[in-house]
Amino acid sequence: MTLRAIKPQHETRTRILDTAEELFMLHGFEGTSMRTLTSKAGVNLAAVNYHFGSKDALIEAVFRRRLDPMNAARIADLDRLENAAPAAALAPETIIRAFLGASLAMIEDAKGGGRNFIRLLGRAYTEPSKQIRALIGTLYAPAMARYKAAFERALPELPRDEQVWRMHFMFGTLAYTLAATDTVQLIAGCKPEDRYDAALLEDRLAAFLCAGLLAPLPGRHGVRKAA
Amino acid sequence: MTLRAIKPQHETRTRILDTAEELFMLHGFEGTSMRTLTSKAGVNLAAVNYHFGSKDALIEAVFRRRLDPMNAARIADLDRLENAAPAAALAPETIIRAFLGASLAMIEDAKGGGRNFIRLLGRAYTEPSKQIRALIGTLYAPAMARYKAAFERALPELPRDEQVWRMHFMFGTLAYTLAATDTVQLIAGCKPEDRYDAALLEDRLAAFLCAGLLAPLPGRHGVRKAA
DNA sequence: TTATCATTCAAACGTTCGTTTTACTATTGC
DNA sequence: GCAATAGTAAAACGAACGTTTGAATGATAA
Repeated sequence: MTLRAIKPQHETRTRILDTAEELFMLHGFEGTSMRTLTSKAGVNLAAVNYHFGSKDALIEAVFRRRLDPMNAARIADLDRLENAAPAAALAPETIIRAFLGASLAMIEDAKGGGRNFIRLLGRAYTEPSKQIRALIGTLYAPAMARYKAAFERALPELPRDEQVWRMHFMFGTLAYTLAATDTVQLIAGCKPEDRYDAALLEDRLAAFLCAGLLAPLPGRHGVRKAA
Repeated sequence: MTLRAIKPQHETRTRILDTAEELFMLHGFEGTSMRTLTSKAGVNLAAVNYHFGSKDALIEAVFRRRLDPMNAARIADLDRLENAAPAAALAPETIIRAFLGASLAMIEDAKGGGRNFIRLLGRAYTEPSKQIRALIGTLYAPAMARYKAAFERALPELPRDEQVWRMHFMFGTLAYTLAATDTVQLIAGCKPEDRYDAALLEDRLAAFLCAGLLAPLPGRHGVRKAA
């Protein structure tokens, strides 16, 4: 039997990834030193470079570990929905909820680190580092193309450039909501217990985004009705 | 005549602030070293500590220089609009446009550095550093309270916690749009020449946000009509 | 002119950074 | 048992960091 390493297969790797996820969220990439990270993870300082090669490669690994399955799930969800009712276009709200679901499922996973990651991710979209933004863009590209096509089918009458902008807006709302929840408190007054209720947040986001996506076309200094 | 220093009053200070604005946007706060900053600004390495005290104090000065007048203008805009028609509540779209206007006016100021700043600002909301987030929160607080009150008057039937969430969403959309425009390109296809057209962007954002703010109240797994 | 003040300058301070090196340990395959 | 391999350990590497120092500079006011 070649069942190798029942216990500690890549245990050090995993511990580094988990700790990195948490510290990157708390202090940023440059604000997290390898010494802090490795000592908190309970591994040797050289372990990161041994297992990942460099700090940058570790950052990439942190994103890939979660993002690849997450976007694969997004595409699978869309496939499932479209196969359930071929020929007919999906309702915009259905598409939006499918997209939101993959992200929001994670914020309820506080123990497993999913919540940490999702906030880290929300911040990554506006990272100064070009490598990180490029990585995020690459990892999102396939799912993004699928959702863009789904929206095109659902909203054939919406001009393409307008659709692109509205997807941009929707993505921004989600990113900011994920990143800023319980960090920035520009608007006080929301009940803290509601913040991590994924289903409630999905309903709120879906209502807001759905209305925005379907808004009348903008006209200079006022809205003009869609055709 | 005590007209002191006609030419170079605080010229070094200004050059530092301008350069910091640009480099902080390009490489982040921790990614911008004092050596890079001062050499690009053409001032001595010690000048930052002499004029500002520390790097952190410089960061704060960068935000204060633009944010204080910007939010003062926001409040003045709201005052002007409300005084023009007392007793009657403002239309939601009017409030939204007043809020957007102050930010979007800056993205057309590419030469003066306003565009740089506005993107830097968009990223600051999700900064890891607590000091920076606290600073942003403090500088925004007065304007935020004013706009919250205006929305309460404009939408008396909207539940308070729902209003808070929707303001949160709206703020996120703006922040992300400002920060990510021409950086992250998750959705390709928008005409580059449209990106810095403030009036066009204001129309697009206003249409999207207005619809979102006025959306039917969310119900579990579907929208339920507002009362 | 001289004294005063704000500012600039080059150099150095001590610390921390990401990474590398070298030796050591334990497990696997034969 | 014995080589080979994968992983861990402590220590050091050079570079870059934010900040401080003390002298030089130049304008202003008496």
